[in-house]
Order: sequence, then C-alpha cells, then structure tokens
Amino acid sequence: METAMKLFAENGFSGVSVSRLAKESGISKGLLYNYFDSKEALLKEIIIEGVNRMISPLGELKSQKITRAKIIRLVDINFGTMKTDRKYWQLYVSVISQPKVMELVKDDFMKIITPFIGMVSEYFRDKGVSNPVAYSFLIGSLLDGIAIDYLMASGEYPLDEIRDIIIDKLL
Amino acid sequence: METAMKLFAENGFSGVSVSRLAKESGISKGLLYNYFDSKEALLKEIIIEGVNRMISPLGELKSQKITRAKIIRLVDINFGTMKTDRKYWQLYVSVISQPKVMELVKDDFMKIITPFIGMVSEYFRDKGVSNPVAYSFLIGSLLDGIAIDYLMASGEYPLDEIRDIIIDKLL
Amino acid sequence: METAMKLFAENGFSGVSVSRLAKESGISKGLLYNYFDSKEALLKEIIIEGVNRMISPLGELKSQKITRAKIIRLVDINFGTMKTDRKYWQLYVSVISQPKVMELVKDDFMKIITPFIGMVSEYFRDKGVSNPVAYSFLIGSLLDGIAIDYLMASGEYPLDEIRDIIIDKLL
Amino acid sequence: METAMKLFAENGFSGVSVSRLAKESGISKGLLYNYFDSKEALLKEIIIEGVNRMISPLGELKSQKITRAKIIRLVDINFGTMKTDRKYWQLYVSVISQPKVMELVKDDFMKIITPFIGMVSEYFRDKGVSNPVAYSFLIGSLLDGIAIDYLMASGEYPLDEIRDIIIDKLL
DNA sequence: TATGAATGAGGCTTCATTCAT
DNA sequence: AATGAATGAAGCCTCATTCAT
Repeated sequence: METAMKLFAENGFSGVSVSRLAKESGISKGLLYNYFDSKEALLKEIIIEGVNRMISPLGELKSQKITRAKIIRLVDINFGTMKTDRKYWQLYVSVISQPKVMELVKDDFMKIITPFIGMVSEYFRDKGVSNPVAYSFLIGSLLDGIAIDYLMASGEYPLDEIRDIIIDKLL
Repeated sequence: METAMKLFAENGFSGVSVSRLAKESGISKGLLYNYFDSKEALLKEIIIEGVNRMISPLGELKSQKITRAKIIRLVDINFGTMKTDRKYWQLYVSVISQPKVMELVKDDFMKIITPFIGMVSEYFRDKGVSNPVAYSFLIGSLLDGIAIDYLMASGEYPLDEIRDIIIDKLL
Repeated sequence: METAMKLFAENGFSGVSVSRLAKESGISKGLLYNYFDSKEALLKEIIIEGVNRMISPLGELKSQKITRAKIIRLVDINFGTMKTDRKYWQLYVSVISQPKVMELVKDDFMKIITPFIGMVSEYFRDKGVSNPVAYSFLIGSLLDGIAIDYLMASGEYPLDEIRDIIIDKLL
Repeated sequence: METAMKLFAENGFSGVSVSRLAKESGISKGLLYNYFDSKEALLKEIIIEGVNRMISPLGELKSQKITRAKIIRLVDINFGTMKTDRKYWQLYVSVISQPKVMELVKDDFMKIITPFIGMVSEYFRDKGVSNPVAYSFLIGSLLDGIAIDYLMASGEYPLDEIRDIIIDKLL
C-alpha cells in the first residue's frame, strides 16, 4: 500500500498499471489480487487509511469545547501533514478532482471528515459571525486550494506566511 | 471541442476514449485526427480556448491603475464564470490536479494567467500589507479551492456568502 | 511519378502514405486518384516506366548477332544506370524482395526482361560452355546481388573492380 | 517464432499484423507481448536466432588456416542451408532489401557475419589476386543475388550447376 | 501464500479510398 | 481538372483480471 500510494500520487490512478504496482512492490500480480479485490479497491483502502492517518492527530481536538487555540491548532496540523505526508496529499488532490475516482471514496470520505467540518462551523457560530456555515466552507475550500497549489509549486509556495494571514484575518 | 470539453470535464482526460469523443461528436475517429494531431492536442486547444474565454471579461481591468473596486470586480467575474461556464471550470479543476495532464498545458496557461497574478500582488502592495505576494498566493489558492468544492458539491455551496466574506476580510 | 519513385525507393511501398505522396507532389489526394486507380496502380506504372527506361539503352544490342563486346556493354550499361539512376534501382530492389509487391509487377517485368536473358544465354551457348542457361542465371543473380549490396553500402562498394573481375573471369 | 518466421518470410515484415501473428500461433495478442517487447523485437529475435543457426555449421571452418577446400565447403554449406532452411532465407532476403527493416538488425547482423567476410578476403589474399577485397564483395553479392532469385523462382533454378561454375571460375 | 502465463477488450492512431463540390 | 473533408477498417500495443499450479 505504501508503494501504491507513492505511485498513484505521482502518476494518477490510471497512470499506474497493476503490473507496475506488483513489480515495484516486489510481489506478483496474482498475490496482489489475493489482498485486494481490484485496483479500485486498493485505491479505496489507501485513501481510507491515509485520511485516517491525516485525521488522527486531530483526535486531540475532538469532543471538547472548541476554542480559538484549537482551531489554530487544526490549521497547523493540516499544514504540518501537508509537509510531512506530501505523497498522501498529492494522492488526495488527484482523487478529489477526478469525479470518477472521487465517486469511489466519497462516502467513506465524508463519514470521516464531517465531524471536523462541524467543529469549524461551531467555532464560527460561537464567535458570533453572521454566516458560520459559509465561513467553514471557505476554510475548507481554502485548505483544499492551498494543498493543490502547494503541491504543484516546486517549493516556492509561502506556506507559513499564508498560515499567518489565515489566522490573522479569518479565524 | 464543445462535446469534448463536456466529456473531459465529467470524466477526466483519461476517462474519455477517442472512440467516445468521435461518437458523441457525431464524427468519425479519422476526421477527429484531421482536426487535431492527437488526443492531447485536442485537450490543449480546449484549455487554451477556455482560459482565454474565462480571461476575456477581465480585459477591462488591465493596464489601468489597480483599485479596490477592480479587485472586487475580478473576484466577481471569477465567480460569475464559475456559474455560467461550469463545464469549463470542471475541466480546469480536473486539469490542474493531474500533474501529467497539467504538464501538457502549464506553459500556455502561465503565459495567460501571469498578468492577473501580478495585478493582485500589486493591489496588496499598494494596500501596504507586509507580504503582498503571500496574499496573492492565498487569493489564488482560495479561488482554486472554491472552484473545486463548488463544482463537487451538488448545489448547496454558499458561493455568494463566501464572496462577501472574501471582500470583507481579505481584500 | 518522379516524386513517388523517390519516396517509394527511400521508404518502401508501405512506408509512404497517399497523403504524403499528394503533399510532396504538390497536388491533392483527390487529383492523385484521378490519375491512378490506386496506390498499387501508381507503383505499377512507376516500375514499368522505370524498367523501360533502364532497358532502353540496351536497345542498341538487340536483334544483332551477340558478341563478347556486346555482353560487356550490357554489363557496363547495367552498372552505369545503377550509378545514374540510383533511386530507380533502390525501388527495384525493394520491389523484387517483397513477394506481395513483386506479385503486382512480375508479369510486366518478365515480358520486358526475357529477351535480355535470352541474349545472355545465347552468348554463352555460342561461347561453347557446357551449361549456358546456368551461366545466364548466374549473371542475372550476380547483377541482382550487386545492386542490393551496392545500394545498401554507404559508398565504399568496389563497383568498378567487381566489373573487371566479372569480365575477366565470367564472360 | 517459427510461425512468425514463416509469416514474415512469405509476407514481409509489414505484411503481417500482430493480430495475425497471434491467431496463427494459437495464442492471444496479449501473450505475444509477454514474450516480445514489440513486433520489431520479435523480428529481431527471429533474425538473430536464424542467422546463428545458418552460421553454426560454418563453425568448423573458423580459426584454422583457410584453404581452397574450406572456401568450397563454405559455399556448399551456404547452398545447403538455402535448400533446407528455405523459410529463413526468404526472411533474410526480405530483410536485407528493406532498408527500414534492415536498420533494425544491421548491427547484430554484422557482428555475426564479419568473421566470415574476413575469411573470404583472406583466402583471396593468400591466393594472390590483385584485389582480394573486391573478390570477397563479389562472392558476397553473388550469394545474396542467388538467394533472392532461387527463392523467387518456383523451382527451376539451376543451383547445383551454378555452384560448379562458381568453384571453377571464381574460387 | 504465491506465481506468472494467459486472455481479450479496448486504447490511440494511421491510412487508402470516396465523394460532394 | 481539382479539392480536402470524411470514413471506417485495421494497425500496434496496454491493461485489469483470472486461473492452473
């Protein structure tokens, strides 16, 4: 799954053949099909596993009263994993933007993500803004957009400065 | 090209076969190759044509001193085309997030886009913020992210409220 | 036909498309089909025309009593056209060795060539060798083989020395 | 490879489709590509394997002082394989006379053939002729030409008589 | 648990030929 | 006499998946 994630991230889902997956994983094609029902199923498991890994550091924030510090922490954790788990995020980006592929994982995805969207909404509601839901969508989209551009850019993306602006102006 | 844009937008570049392109355009595969050198060349032409179409309403903003009203107008035009040219934006999103595909059009893309990025940077510089480049990256990423989520969401995306927040808090 | 001969010689019959034939001849595909029934018919006409051109200098030798001087002249003319009409000979070689293509022109070919084979046979018969037919086959094959190798070699083929050996040892 | 050799020999390289190769070999197209990287690679392997087979009986002649008997043996072996390995020789002829195809195998070819060309040159040098290289080219071309004509002719080609003439007049 | 030979549908592309103008 | 848009069959090759071992 590790190898597969790397390959999918770098080449896209349809850019990697099962043969290559097998070869670069050091196993046979047959064995691969013993573990996963199909190429799609493999992707699905990788995504789920990855999103869980991305989300796990956020566990500390759950089921407590939401505070400004916690929202900032949420953004920081998000930016942190973008740096440390570059490959996963590349895969994530490649997935959310291919409808056919997104379809495969959408449901599992939402199940995991929803609580955190709720958390952000709640934060803005507490803060007393007039449209907390719009705020939380905006933050979500912003993080998506940053992920794409940061991963596309060759390294000159001003991630930290952008973080400061978000905290200063939006949170 | 119209049909192809629709198909590419909905299924991704590699999700549409040349056979299907031909069939749904009502022409033969052979004829398609009279018009375009390859499937890739077709995509390229669609993208270029589309980005030019998206950018053309922004013509009014060029080569004048940049003002707050103009930046707001830029955002509004951007949001406007997202509503009116949904298919193009879906294609755009599908392209920017698939490195292999992005590679094909990156150069032409940048040539067209750069002036407007410069415009936004200039606006923030004039406004006196401490890091105008980070601001313009942020705006760019935000618009990218909104495009993705708006086009993924089935219609409940609060585009207009988000617009107001952007203007209020960021510009 | 001139352009076509050059192209066929350099790229083989199936290595040149009708489109290319038309383009490099400066006419349209449609017009090409006004003049020739098919790509094959075009090849056929080129071959016939070429072999007639190659054979025409041999006219001086026909219908007279055959002498040693005349046979030498025949060989010299053959070698001469190989130098002056390189393109035609390339085409000839490419044709005789592709059964499917040879089939197309074999009959016309034989009709033109036969008298000269007869002439050579007659020469050897007059000379009193025990197997004049074998000699004439040998000369024919030798000229074929020389054509192939001379045209393949990049220019270091000792054509003139070989000519002298043939005259000295075989005629 | 056996089937492919037969088909290539009879129809030329570009006269046989991969589909046909697969069908007449009784395997699927896909499997063919498990064994050979491409249609060209298949041809290459066939040629190499064939030329090695043709050349192997000549092994007895190598690395000894060259004598008249040995050169005669070389010619005889050559004529012998032309009779026993007709298909291979047809393929050989079809290959050497199509530049595009020849290009594919030229290098491997030369590597195998060169020693024997050297042997013939050496023989003529020892014999004291004034231009041994021209003699060896002549013999080479003669054998090529004989191969072509013998394989084209439907069976009336006087191979054995020609052999005697060569030995008598040229060696 | 593990292999890789085998399949066949489908991918992109080229091409000789036709035909309305 | 001349064009070139249009066709569709066929070309080479890749691929996800299966199955006997």
